Amino acid sequence: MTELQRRPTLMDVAEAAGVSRALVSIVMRGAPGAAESTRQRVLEAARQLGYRADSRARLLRSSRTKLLGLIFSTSHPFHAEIVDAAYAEASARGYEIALSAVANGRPEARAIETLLDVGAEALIIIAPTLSVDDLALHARQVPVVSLLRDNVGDLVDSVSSDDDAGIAIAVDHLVGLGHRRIVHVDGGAAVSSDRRRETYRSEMIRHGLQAVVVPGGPGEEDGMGAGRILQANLPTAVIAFNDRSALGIMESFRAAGISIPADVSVLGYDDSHFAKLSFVQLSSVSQDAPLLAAAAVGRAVDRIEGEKLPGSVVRTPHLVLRKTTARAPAETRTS
Amino acid sequence: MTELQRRPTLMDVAEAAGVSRALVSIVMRGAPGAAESTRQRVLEAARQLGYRADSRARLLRSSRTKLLGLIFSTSHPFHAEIVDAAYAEASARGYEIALSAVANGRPEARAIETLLDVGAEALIIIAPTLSVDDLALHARQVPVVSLLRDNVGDLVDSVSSDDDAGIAIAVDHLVGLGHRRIVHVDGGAAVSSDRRRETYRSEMIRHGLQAVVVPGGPGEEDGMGAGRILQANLPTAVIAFNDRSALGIMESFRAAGISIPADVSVLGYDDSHFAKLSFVQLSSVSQDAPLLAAAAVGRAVDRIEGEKLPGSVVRTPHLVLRKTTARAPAETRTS
DNA sequence: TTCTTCTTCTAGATCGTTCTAGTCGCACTA
DNA sequence: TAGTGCGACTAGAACGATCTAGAAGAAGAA
Repeated sequence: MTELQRRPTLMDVAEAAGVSRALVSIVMRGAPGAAESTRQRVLEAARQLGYRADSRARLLRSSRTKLLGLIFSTSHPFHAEIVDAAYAEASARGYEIALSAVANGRPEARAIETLLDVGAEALIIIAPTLSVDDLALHARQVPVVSLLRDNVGDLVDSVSSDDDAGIAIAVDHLVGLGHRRIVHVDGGAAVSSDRRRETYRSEMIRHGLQAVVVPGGPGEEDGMGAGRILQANLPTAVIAFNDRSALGIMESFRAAGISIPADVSVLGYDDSHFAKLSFVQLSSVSQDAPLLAAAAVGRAVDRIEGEKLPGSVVRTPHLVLRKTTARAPAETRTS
Repeated sequence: MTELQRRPTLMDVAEAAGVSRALVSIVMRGAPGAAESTRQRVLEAARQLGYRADSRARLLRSSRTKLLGLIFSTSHPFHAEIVDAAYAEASARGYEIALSAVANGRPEARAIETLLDVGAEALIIIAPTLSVDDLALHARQVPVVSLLRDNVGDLVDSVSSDDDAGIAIAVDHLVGLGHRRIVHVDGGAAVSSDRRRETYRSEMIRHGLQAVVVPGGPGEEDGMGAGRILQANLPTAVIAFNDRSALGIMESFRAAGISIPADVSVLGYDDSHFAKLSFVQLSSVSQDAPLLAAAAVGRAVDRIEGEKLPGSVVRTPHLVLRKTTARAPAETRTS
């Protein structure tokens, strides 16, 4: 009763429908070369038996799995949004997605191996931390697309958000609101941290303002720490590395009785789920996860199907204004 | 230069070493039956050619994938912690994990299909929403383990946290602190919502107290809404369905100038990443994700390897006390 | 009628492994 | 001397799909 029955094979379906294995294969792949009536009969038989193609056997013979490998990190909520969107786009393009996570004690290299083992035809890695050489090594075997990091060598494609533009928009916005003392809390060792920090610096200089960078990190606690440092010499605006950091900064301000945005404006980055909450309403630079994910999936599929295109796609982020940014306080503006 | 060369096969190694394919296979698997001298020769040949076994072919033949399918939801941060822990345990047991997400527009059934396609030998589903019948359908093909839901029929195993105990601990703790007006903000349509609500009711009755349930949901906004309702008639303690809901409740209190825990104690559920943040310090019922994950993985592996065990494992959660619960305010205690 | 052409279908090889059932020496026993 | 056991090795059949080459039959053209 509870016995697990052997999973049905092409042969089983063929017998049930009274045709050859080859024909069943044709029908299952949706390939041309089967009469409509037989096609229906085969499909019906397959349905009845609960037939599912064995992807290993298929791959072994044809080297096609229609599987895209996607690597994300469990510790990064923003990645979940990308995963979500990637599924939708992959499905639209006729591909499935195989997921693999970078987790505690599970490095990127391991995640990649797993995906190759299940037969992924391309790899999409969100914010890869591997070296350019290591990435290139894998790129020699399958197409590799880097998402959210663009400095990845010639062999791998990249789909990223224009960090320069994002930071520029952020600085412009705050300057436009009359802010002059704008500091940046950076992302420490996080992937695009360096790039954003440097752009912030040059943008500030471009506006004739003094750049001040406070060390931070990608997490809430990092922001919290930076917030405490900031209080000693409060600026009128701060651009956080990401939303999580912004949250920590805001909490530290709240604890100190500093009001946002009356005393200080705070701008996040990512426009994450969290920024949208009614009691947070964080103004943030949106990288538009769905668009990025779609672009990455599209690029991976194009590569698999042999299109040769320029290696990198860059999308311009945009500002989502909510309640944490406002005009600079009067006294500072006049100073 | 960049040309992809065909990867070497067993046959290539066999020729290079002057032995049969079968012997190479024996050596590569580390199986007994090869003389030490030949073993070295084969190993050397394999190394020279850069041979790597093709896992697809290997698995096709041996019908073992050593792959555990794990289904989680992108919208549930708590699941990420489980994924993390599951990787560790699977790896310790000699298995790999294939992940599949339930996302926007991607139902559970679809996630299951993908995993079966890549050859998962068992399915672990976090908080499955499928009907008992649908679950049983799949359980007939591969072992299925339900994580965080225990009412799943005879055919599927379940590993869950004892919600009754969790709520009982929560109520006991608050009663012990002198609270009498303890309300529960429920989880709406979320998986264990009904169970927790009913246990809350009976526990309150057991303590001779009046049960009050305010409708909520699994998200921050749900908690926010419930918090506003609570303010009309403030209890001295509230037990939230989960940490996210607790956060919303706390925010609504904070906005109304109600102080925690001086005016009201708040208890969360899940002991998530968020509860641990220094500026949140939410007291919470911990289901101990790592332990649950390990138990689920262990059960799945046992099933695959043929052990026949009772179908369900229940773990008792425990309370993690932080800063959001305290003795009931004096005036209420005396009333 | 005979020759093409097209559609529909099938047999059998094939992908790179593992597994089964041997074979071949060689040493040991009775 | 034959039998028996054992270690080292191999041939060839799986596994479950796809692919190639070609057969069978019908339809159309000459």
